[in-house]
Amino acid sequence: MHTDASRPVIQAASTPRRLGSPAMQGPLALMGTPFQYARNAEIYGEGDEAEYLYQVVSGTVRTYKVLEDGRRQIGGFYLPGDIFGFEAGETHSSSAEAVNGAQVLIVKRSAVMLRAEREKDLSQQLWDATTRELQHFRNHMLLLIKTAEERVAGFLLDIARRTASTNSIELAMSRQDIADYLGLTIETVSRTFTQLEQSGAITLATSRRIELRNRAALNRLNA
Amino acid sequence: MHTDASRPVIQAASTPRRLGSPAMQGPLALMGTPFQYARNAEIYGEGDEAEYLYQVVSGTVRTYKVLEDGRRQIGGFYLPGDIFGFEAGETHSSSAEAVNGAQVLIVKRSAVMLRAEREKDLSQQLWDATTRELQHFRNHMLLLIKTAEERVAGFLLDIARRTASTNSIELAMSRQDIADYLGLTIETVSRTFTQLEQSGAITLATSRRIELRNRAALNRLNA
DNA sequence: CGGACCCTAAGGAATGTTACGGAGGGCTGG
DNA sequence: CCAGCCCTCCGTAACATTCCTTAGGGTCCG
Repeated sequence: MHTDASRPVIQAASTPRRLGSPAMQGPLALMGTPFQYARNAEIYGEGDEAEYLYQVVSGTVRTYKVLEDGRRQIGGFYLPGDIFGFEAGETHSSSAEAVNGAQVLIVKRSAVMLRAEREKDLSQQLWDATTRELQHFRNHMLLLIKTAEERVAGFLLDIARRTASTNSIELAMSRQDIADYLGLTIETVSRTFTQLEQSGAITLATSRRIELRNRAALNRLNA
Repeated sequence: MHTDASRPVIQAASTPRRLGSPAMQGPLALMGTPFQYARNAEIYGEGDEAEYLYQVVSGTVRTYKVLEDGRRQIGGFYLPGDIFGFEAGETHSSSAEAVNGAQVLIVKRSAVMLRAEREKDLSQQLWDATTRELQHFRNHMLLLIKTAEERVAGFLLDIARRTASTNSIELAMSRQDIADYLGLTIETVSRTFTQLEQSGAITLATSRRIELRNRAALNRLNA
C-alpha cells in the first residue's frame, strides 16, 4: 500500500531559464513568456500562490499531491499544448514538476482573466481547457478502481491517443511516475508490462519504448 | 476488486416534478426552474446531451461512471448549494441521480453562458464552482490511494465539514454508495465503521447517524 | 411477510513488501 | 580515451498483507 517515503530524493535542479521568442500556438500563445525547466525541476509547489497559468511547449510536466508519509498521487501528465495550473483559491492545491527538460509558457492569471472578459474566444478556450481537465479527472478516478492490468492498458492507450503516435510510444516518465499515476507500485507496473508483453498485447523495445501490438486486446482491458 | 454487477437494480423512479417558486440563492438562483426528483431518479445519464446546469436546493445528488461489468465509481455527492453538470463537450461524461428525494434547480447552459458574458460576477462564480470541482477531484483521487480506514475517516470529515454540522452526521447515502465513492466494498466499509467505533473515534447511533467522538484521531488518519 | 439494507466471519485472490541482481549512463582519476 | 565506480532505474521472485469474495443471518420498514 505504502509507496514509501524512502523514494530517492531529488536534488534542487537548476533555476528555470527565461527564453527568447514565444513560438507556440494556443490560447496563451501570444501572452506568455517561455521558460525552460530542467528534469525534475519544480514549477510550483502545493500551497504556493497561484499567480500564473502554464502551457507546455515541449517536454512533459507532472502534477501531484503527496501525503505526509511520502505516498504520492500524480494527477496528470501534461504534454505540449496542454494547459495546467488552474486553481480554486489563491494557492495551488497540487505541485508541478518537469518530468524531463520542459519548455513552459507562463502567463499571469490576472492578465488572462482580464483579457478573457473582452475576448469571447479566449474565454471559451479557457473554459474548455478547464472542463476537459475535469473530464480527465473523472476518467482517472475510474481508472483507480480497476485491476492493475486494466490500469496499465488504459494508461498506454491514453498516452498513445494524446501523442497521436502510430503504435509506438516513447514514455517520458519513469516506472515510479507511472506507478504513482496509476496508484500501484513499480513492481506491479513492471509485472504488468511483462504480462502484457507475454500475452502479445505490447512489445517492450526498450524499457521506455513500447510498441502496441494488439490494440483490440488493450481496448478490451480498458473496457 | 469487482463490485459486481449483481447490484440491486433500481427501478425507474417517478418522473421529475416541476415546482413553483425558485427559492434558492447562488449563481443560478434567479434563472433556474426547480424540479423535484424521487429517490434514485436519474437526473441525466452518461452520454446524454449536456444542455443544462444544475444546482442542488435540497437533498443529495450523486454523480458516477460505470464500467461494463457494473463496477461503479461515484465522483461526488452534491449537497444544497452545490452546482453540478459541468462538461467538456456536448454530452455528459458521467451520470447523475438523486440519492434521496432532491430538489434541483435546472437552467439552460446556453442561457447561463450568454448571461455570463455580460455579468462579470456570474462568470466569476461559475469559474469558482468549476475550479472547486477540480480541487475536489484532486483530493478524491488522493483518497483512493489510501487505506480503507483512512478513506472512511476522510469521507466522514469531508461530509462533516460540508454540512457544517456539530459532531453529528446524518448520512443520506447507503453503504453501497459510500463504498463506490471510496473504491471499497460494502463489507469493508462496514468493518471499518465498527473498527472506528471500537477505537473510540466515532459512535454509530444508527447505521445512518454517526457521531464524531475523536476528531483528532480522524484527522490523524486523514493525514 | 418480503425486500432493502446492514453486519459478521472465513477463506482466497490481488496487490504490496522486501530483497536482490543486472543494465545503463555519467563522473572521476589515471 | 578508458577503466572503474557509483547511482539510478528496471526486472524478478518469495513472502506478507490488505481487501475482496462468498455465505449467512439480523434488523428495519413498508
